[in-house]
Amino acid sequence: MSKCESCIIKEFNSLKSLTREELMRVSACKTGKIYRKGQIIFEEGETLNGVYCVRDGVCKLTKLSENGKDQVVKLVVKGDLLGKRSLVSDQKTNLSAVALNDMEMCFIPKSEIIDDLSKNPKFTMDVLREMANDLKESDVSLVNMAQKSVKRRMAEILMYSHDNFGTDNEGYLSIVLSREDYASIVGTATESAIRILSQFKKEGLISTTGKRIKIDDYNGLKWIE
Amino acid sequence: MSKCESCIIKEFNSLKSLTREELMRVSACKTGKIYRKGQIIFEEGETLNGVYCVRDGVCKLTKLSENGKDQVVKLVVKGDLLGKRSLVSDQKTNLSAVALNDMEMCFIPKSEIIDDLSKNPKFTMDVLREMANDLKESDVSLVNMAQKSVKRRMAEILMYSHDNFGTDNEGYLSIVLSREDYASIVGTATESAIRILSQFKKEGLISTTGKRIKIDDYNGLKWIE
DNA sequence: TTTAAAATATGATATTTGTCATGTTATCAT
DNA sequence: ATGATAACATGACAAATATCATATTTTAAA
Repeated sequence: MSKCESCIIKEFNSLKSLTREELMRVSACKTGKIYRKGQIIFEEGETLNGVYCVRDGVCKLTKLSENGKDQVVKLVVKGDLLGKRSLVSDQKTNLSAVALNDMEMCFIPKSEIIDDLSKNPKFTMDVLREMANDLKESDVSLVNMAQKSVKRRMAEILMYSHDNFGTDNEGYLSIVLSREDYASIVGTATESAIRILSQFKKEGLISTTGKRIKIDDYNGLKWIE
Repeated sequence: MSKCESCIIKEFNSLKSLTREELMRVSACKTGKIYRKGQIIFEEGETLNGVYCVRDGVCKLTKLSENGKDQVVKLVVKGDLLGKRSLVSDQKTNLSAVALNDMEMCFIPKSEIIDDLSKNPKFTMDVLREMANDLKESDVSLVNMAQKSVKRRMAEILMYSHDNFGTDNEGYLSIVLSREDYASIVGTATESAIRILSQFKKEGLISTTGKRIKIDDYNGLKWIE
């Protein structure tokens, strides 16, 4: 397994602010973890005792609503640090994490990194900045959820997926989600999600093969409201 | 003006983790500010160069949606620290803050407190914890917005207002909001907010005098869905 | 106090979204 | 390859919410 000191992934998150010595110590105690598509990484109510550094793949963070439906709160991607909150609080996690495709992660025990948080100000500030940014993104999501139509939100997640995860060699979105996942991201009923995708298809905005989706008219999606 | 060292308000936020010396320095450079109901504290896009410690009153944090409507993202109350993100990043603020009633705040310049953030680990961890908590609350809001009905959200804000800000001597909610504010918190059209409040009135859940609202059947509100 | 403006209220109607039912297609383990 | 199962699709309808129009009431300025 690659060593943290020489790992490129850490450049995308706050681990980059650890010193070489700190990184070597972290490297010695980290464990590599593989999760298959659909596998549960952790569940709401569990106690996390460390953070995951995402080397590859994508997972969804969901929260169970009172009506029994899961709502996707955030997508966690390559380079992200998953479970930051466990470093700061001893509370149980309020979210579940499920792999959306095969994932490769490094798990760093809290005990090994918690001291760095209070002793390395550069690292702390970096974690703070990341959290501040999460908060900002969260504000945007809230406003989108409150003010935009389901159709608009669906168009946006398609474009988001295209922009952030790209397409395979046939032009289909690399991340393949079930209609139920789309519904749970957009915050609507599964049937509504299906209907909207069907409509997009009829309008020539997208085409599908099985559950794979190809964006045919990116610009058209931009104008959906 | 009261001194930070002996101010009780700071116990409710991370300023409590500053040392006595740090607090005395902060105290010396802070400025007291009064905002009247409706007054703008800062606007989306501005650069904040400090944090506000809320001594009294309530303000709304709003974000302008693409459709031109303001969405309330969070209510900031007595004891809260407003503008924490400005400490961490130099970016412009993504939210506007408007006083919902008369407010009394202390403004602490960023320059005076930024060093403490990297030198006093207890303080830093406390700020981190607060942000982690904000993030958690934000998740809850998102799920509520995505999965609950407008009526349910309205019932919840009424109960929230009752629980957190209490009532005047006649039993009316202390915080008096316009129907437009309610709409903007709940994420709906003003007419819809008005209609729902009218319906609550007909059902005997609340009664109103002008814009003042009294909760008559708190338990009934709990069961709204 | 009077009056104009703003906020609240409500009806009529359109649109969006959810729910239930049912059929079709894809997927996966045997 | 082939059933069983889950995912997808779509119709019919109901419910929730938005929009536009227009009163009515409240508020605040002159």
